[in-house]
Parts: sequence; C-alpha cells; structure tokens
Amino acid sequence: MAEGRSTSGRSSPTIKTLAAHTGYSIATISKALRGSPVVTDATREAILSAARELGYQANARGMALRTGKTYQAAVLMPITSAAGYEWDGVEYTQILSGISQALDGSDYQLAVHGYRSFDDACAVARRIAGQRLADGLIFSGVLADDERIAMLVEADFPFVSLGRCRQPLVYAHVDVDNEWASHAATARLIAGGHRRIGLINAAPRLSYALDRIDGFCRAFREAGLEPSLDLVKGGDLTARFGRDSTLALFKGSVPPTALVCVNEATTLGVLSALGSIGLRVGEDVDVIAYDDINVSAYFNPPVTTFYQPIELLGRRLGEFLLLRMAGEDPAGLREVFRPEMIGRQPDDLGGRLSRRRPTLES
Amino acid sequence: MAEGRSTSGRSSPTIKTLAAHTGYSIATISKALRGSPVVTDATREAILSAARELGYQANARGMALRTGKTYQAAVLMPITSAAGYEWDGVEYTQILSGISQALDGSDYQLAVHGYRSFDDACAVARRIAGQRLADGLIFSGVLADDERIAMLVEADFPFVSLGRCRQPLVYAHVDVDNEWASHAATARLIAGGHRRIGLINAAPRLSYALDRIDGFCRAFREAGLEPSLDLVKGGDLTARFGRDSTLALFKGSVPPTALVCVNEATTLGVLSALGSIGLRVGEDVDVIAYDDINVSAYFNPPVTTFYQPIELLGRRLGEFLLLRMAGEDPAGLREVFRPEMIGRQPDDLGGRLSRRRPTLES
DNA sequence: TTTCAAAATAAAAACGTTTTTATTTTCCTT
DNA sequence: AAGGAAAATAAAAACGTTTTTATTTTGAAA
Repeated sequence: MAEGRSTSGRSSPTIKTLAAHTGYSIATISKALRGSPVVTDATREAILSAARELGYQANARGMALRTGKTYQAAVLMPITSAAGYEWDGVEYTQILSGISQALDGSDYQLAVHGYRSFDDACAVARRIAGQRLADGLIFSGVLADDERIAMLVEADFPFVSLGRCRQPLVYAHVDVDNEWASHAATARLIAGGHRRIGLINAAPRLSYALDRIDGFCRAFREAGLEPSLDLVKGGDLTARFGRDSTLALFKGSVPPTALVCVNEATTLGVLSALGSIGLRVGEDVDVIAYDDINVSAYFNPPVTTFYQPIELLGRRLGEFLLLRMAGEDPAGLREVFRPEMIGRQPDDLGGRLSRRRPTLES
Repeated sequence: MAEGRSTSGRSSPTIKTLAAHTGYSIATISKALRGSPVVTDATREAILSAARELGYQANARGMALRTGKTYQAAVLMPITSAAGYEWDGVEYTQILSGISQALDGSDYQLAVHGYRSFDDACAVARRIAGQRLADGLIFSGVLADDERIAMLVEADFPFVSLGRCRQPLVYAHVDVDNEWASHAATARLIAGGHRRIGLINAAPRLSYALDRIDGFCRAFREAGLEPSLDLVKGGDLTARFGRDSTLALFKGSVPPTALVCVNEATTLGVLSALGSIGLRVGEDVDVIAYDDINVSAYFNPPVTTFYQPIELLGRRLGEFLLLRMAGEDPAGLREVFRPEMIGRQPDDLGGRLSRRRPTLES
C-alpha cells in the first residue's frame, strides 16, 4: 500500500529528533511543549526555539494513542438518499462552515459522519460514543424524546445539539426560538385579518415542528380564535413537499388566505405551486417564510421572512463543543436565538375578502 | 479533562483482552484478524469467533500509530466568510453526502477542512499532505494552473479533484464536460435565433469558467457568428452576483435576448432581476441554467436546465479516492460527465424581434 | 526412530507521544 | 562543610496495534 511520505526523503522531525538536537530528554521536551510548570523557563524557551527551527509538529497519532483522545469533533449529517432529491439539507454547508471556523486554531478536526435515517443516526451516535471515534458530537434533527440526547447524557459523552428535546435533561444546545417565531408570524397574519392560515411544517416527530405548532396555536388563542389546524401540513423540508402541500391545501373547500412556511426550500415549492395555479403573493395570498440562508431575498414575488443566519448557529455549536470537550458544565452551554423579521409584504388582507377567490376543483 | 468512557465501568476490549480470553498471543490475533495466511484456518476462526463474542473493535489510534496511516479522507470546503452571504457552496452538502456514501463500510472517516481563500486552500492542502493529517484529499474550485494539483502529484499524495486544470498532468479527477454543456446551451439559443447571448459565468481564474467560455465561443463560430463576449460576466456563484450581473447587462444599449447561467444560485438572482425590471422569461428573454441540485425545477417561470446530479459526482469522488489511497494508478481514475438537458422553454425568439424591448435607462 | 525443514505460534520491537517514576542537581539550613 | 529537601531533568512505562524476530511444533524423509 502506497505510503505518501514527503519527497524530502526524510521523515518529519519527531520528539526524538528534538531530543537529539537539544540534549534534553523526550520527557522534558514533552513537558516543555505542553507548558508544564515543572520545567524552567530557560529550558522551555530553548526547546520551543529548537522546535520552531526544525519545524517540529507533534504527531497526532502518538498523542491520540497516549492520551486516549481522538482530536476529532464529529458532526452527524444526513445522507440524501437519491439523486434529484433536491435541496435536502443544503443548510449543512453553512453549519459545517460555522463549526469549521469555531474549530480553527484548536487541535480539533471536523469529522463528518453520514446517516440515512433517524435510527441510523442513533446507531452512528452510539458507535461514536462507544468506540470513541470522536471526542465530541454535534447533531440536529432533534426529536421530542430524542434517544441520542438521553444516551449521551447518561454516557457523559460531550455533545451539543442543534435543537432541543422535550425531556427534562441538562445538556448543551443551540436553538432557534421556534415557538416565538411561529407565534410572531401567525400573529402578524391574524393582525392583518387572516383567519385561514396554513402551516407548512416539518415532520411532527421533530421537536421544533411541535414548537412551531405551539406558537401557531398560541397566536390564535390570544386573538380569541380557534387555530386552523386542518391547514397544518408536516413533512420533509423539500421544495417538492412545499409544492405538493400547497396544491393539496388549495384543493380544499375553504383554502387558506395565508401560509407560514418552515424554511426557504418549502417556500420555493410553495411559490412555484401558487404560480402554477395563478395565485399572486401579496394579492391573492400572503406567505411568510422562515429562512436560515437568506435566499428568500431573491424570491419573486418577495415574501416576509424570519431570518436567522445559520452559520452563526454553526459557529456557536463549534464553540460550545470545544468548551464541552474541555470539561465545561453543559448547563452553561445553552443558547436560543430569535430570528429577525424582514417584512417584504404588508401580509394583510387589504380589502381582498370582497373579491372572488379561485379554488382548485378536485 | 473529562474522559468519556462507556458507563459499563470497564473499557472496551483490546487485543490484550482477546489474548487473555483465547490463549493466543497478540501477534497471532493481529495476524488472524488481518487475514494473514501464516495463521491456520482453525486458529483464525477461533479468534474471529471470540472477537465477535467480546464485541472487539480494533482501536483506530493504535492502528494509526503503528501503520502510519490516518484513516481519514480529507475534503477541502470553503468557509463562507459572512452571514448573509447566502447560498454560497450549498452544493457541498450533496458532495459530502455522496462521498460519505462511498466511504461507508470502509475504514475511512470523512474529515472536513475549511478554508477561506484560494491561498488558504493551498496552505491547508500542503499541511494535510506534509503533516499526514489525512491519507487522501478531495477538493474542487480547480484553477487552470492549480498549484495544489502540481504539488500533490509531485508529493505522490493521493487525491481526487472535482474539476480539471489545464496543465499536462496525470491525476485522478471527476468533472463535468463544461465546454460541451456551454456549447450545447449556446447552440440551442443560436438555433432559436438568438445573437445577443449573455453568459453569467464563474470567475475567469477558475478552469471550468474558461471551459464554459470556450464552449460558448465554439457555438458562435460554428454558426459563422462572432461571440457576444461583451455580454460575458464572471464572478462568484451567488444569487446576488446573478442579479447584479443581469441588471448591468440590461443597462447596455444592446442588451442580451438570452442568458446562460453558471448555476442555480445565479439563476435565482437572474430571475429575480428580470422580474424586477419587468422582463418575462420565455417572452422577453430566454434563460438556460446549469443546475446540479435540480432546484430549478421549482423556478417560476420555468427555465431550461442542464442538470447533473452532484451527489453522483460526490460518490464517484469518494470511490476514486479509496482506490487511489489503495495505490491504484490515477490514470485509471478519471471521469467526465455530460449533464442532461431538461427543456422547459422553447428558448427561441418566436417572433419577438418586432416587439419594442424595454431597456434600463442609466 | 531420528533429524531436519517448514509451518505455526509467541516474544519482542516499534510507532510517537504523555505520564509516572527515578535520578540528579541545586539551594538553603545547621 | 555537610546534609536534607525541593526543583529540575531523565528513564521507564504506557497507550494498542502491526511487524519483525525468535521459538516451538509438526510432519516428512532418511
């Protein structure tokens, strides 16, 4: 099997090379490089100088074996299962980018572990913790009763989740206040006169989908109204799901006058569907989207969005994981963000009720 | 520093545990597990059985130190530099997904190395090869004279590039036939009567941007025409760039009647710009897009696209890297794909030349 | 039956670091 | 000046595997 050694013909300097060069022992050199106080300042300076001069870099494999640490920060990432399954998980690029920035300058590398289903995600998480394939783990797609969180808390294995479960556990996490955002979007539409509001949501087993429904309902109840739960659709975060859901909602006898969309992908599908049945946003129907990559800035017609830059979440995930792997209390590593509303439409009925509304006949 | 050992209270079984359990020596056990022919079948079976029974998993760190291998497959991924820099590199999720699928079942983990600029990408590649941070490398964003390729070929360090440079080197790569695709798109528009064709392209230092221009020009020349090179714009692959370029092109005295777009992100921006200046695709202007995540299926109005599922490219990248790390000749690890055209518009002038064309006054 | 060679297994070394234990040096007190 | 304790450095062990070298066992031939 090919060995890709550098072309200089000699291996990189090791701690033995440094020992031969300086006259100090391997143990002293190791302690000096680690900043141990049992080494004098003069000795430390001499060793650091020699290390710089020789271009010494500690070998990660030697360190890993002795310390038992992997120096890997693992991230679970969904494997999209079929070509053409467009835009599934595209926000992961920015999550990984944020995490990568947080890890920059640390000893840690970013290791991506793909999974195909939620059960597979649990199995991968179990294997990472059990076999010590990484020193810490980041994952998303949190369920209300996510067993990964229970398992990792019990194993005392460092992790940070993007999202929160609904179990009374203390663990590091970063999240968006989905209940608040859903409430704000829904309240805006109710204040604009809407009563038949559709919610294009994530799959209801996902914790934040439940949070979205809670916020949706709270807005109605605060207005003394019954929530239009018959107009709630839950599915995957694809443009196709957005489109199919929209077409289904507008086939009904009393279709929505407004839609709240879970993300930018479903929104694209929603807009595509509305266009195909001749409904104009801002005139025939109002659309509010949640967007974490700000791509809805380019949607035509423009839509009001609740925008949360996901790369910031990614950076915070990485920062928290480093702290958690360094032994910090997870109770101090929890943060929930509120997205910023970008109003691009008035989102109100604007005298529309008197006009005849086209519906899709079945 | 917290040690996340499993809660069973005992460490995972090591080869020493297996030795104590079976009565065989560590060396015999290692050879048996590796499939060495110097061990008898009976001995091997007994050892494999005991390994299964005890749930033995070889420790990657012990293996790594002794063999000198990292069991890491590195991928260079751009770090998006600012929040709001939307949709930059979103296709990486599907590339990583494809690579992850290819690596599944192998001993290799996917390690993501972020970079901020091309020079940073070169520095990271140099460090990965020089310090043996990984056993192989995958990267994209190939330049015509990409120094990463030259350096890694000289170092004989296993890698696969997504894209080709223009140097006479032999190395593993996966690519799309950009010259062919650009030619096909442009030829289609020329056949439809277009003469003023805009090319919303990638930055011209990128190898495939040059390939696109080559194909663009070849289509004109084959039709006995001069290419409309004044309508070629090169920049980053963002919706913003697509929009800004389009607005600039339509400010000109003789604006384009058709646009060829480098990817789905710039196309979104292009459509947004056209909508904002009142131009209708299929009527006032024709748009052909290159798309590797098939999201343009949801664009409204629909546009003709050249579609190449990028996850397939990702899988092939992973497959080739495993083969390359196993010592396979890079000359046998090269593949170029041709995207599939999905016609959603006739893309011809259709009697439009007689109509007055709105232009943007400066 | 004995001897020798091949096969099979075991012992030891190695990878490169960190940590533990041992030894040497230095400084202060009597 | 000598002795003892603290500081500083060195030697050895350890991590868990693979590989090299050594030893034992087995089988075949004389």
